Amino acid sequence: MDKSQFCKCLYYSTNALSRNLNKIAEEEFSVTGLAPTYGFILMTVNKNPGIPAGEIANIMQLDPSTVTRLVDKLDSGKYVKRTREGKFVFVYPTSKSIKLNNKIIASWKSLYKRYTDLIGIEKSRKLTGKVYEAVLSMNK
Amino acid sequence: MDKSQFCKCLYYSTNALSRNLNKIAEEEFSVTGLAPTYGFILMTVNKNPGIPAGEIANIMQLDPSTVTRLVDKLDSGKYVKRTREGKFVFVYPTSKSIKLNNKIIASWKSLYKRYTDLIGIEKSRKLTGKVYEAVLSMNK
DNA sequence: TTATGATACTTGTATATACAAGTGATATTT
DNA sequence: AAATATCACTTGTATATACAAGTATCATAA
Repeated sequence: MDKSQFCKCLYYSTNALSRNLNKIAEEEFSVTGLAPTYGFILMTVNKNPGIPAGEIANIMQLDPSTVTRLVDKLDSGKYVKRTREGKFVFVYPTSKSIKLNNKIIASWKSLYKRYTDLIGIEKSRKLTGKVYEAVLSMNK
Repeated sequence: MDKSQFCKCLYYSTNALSRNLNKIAEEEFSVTGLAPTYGFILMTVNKNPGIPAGEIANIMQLDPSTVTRLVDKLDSGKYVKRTREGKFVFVYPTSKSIKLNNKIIASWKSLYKRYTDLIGIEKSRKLTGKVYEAVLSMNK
């Protein structure tokens, strides 16, 4: 059985890596009570209070409709506040999210430790650089 | 606005790459009438008639329950047949899937061309190797 | 040989995500 | 100034995917 007929396919390999990383990310973020993506959004909002929703979509490279959904949940959980001004929606942190920030960042660091322990610190660093470079070259 | 506070995070970057690749994969596979994952499964089944469902899960690195769902759909669309023998489920191609195989492989090649055009052929090759290496080191 | 445990799969359920189409606000053109 | 286009977001809908728990089969040990 040829287990690796797809190993030369970037799409296939990247998806597999993504699923593996997602699994450990969920584990590490579980102490925050949030899935990793929500943690990333909260970090972004905490760092940039009043950020427009569309900017979150840009940074996270998610569809605007997806961001609406995610921020909806954060809002209903009192993790953020929103104000609509004209066609823009600005997203603000709450005391809840500010209090949670350290825990989120700690989870993020644990995630980093988890995968660097598995992959190797130098390899991880290089790989991340190459992956991000690829992302940029696909966004033009 | 710091757009790249996450660019050093493998989880974040890999997810972004995965979404980008998924988008073009869906475009290229659209001529087959199937989403890319189904195409990959059909290629696997066409190459290994009678493959056990669990082996598909191994190769594709998907949860067995996910494979059940995907193969359910392929079965109801007459793309595969299944036989249960004891605790195993063996998956077989049909004439429909065999006829479709060339188209699937063509889509797969178009996908390859798409991302190598964007990322660069040599960079893609190296990146794929590193990504797959990372996958392996996370599966131990 | 029966009991226990492991294996292979399925089902129930939850969720992140995207796309298409909609709404309302702003900008641009005529 | 009115018409049109663009922008920012939301809503409706679909789907891939995972986890937990279930079922049935097989293997191992008592």
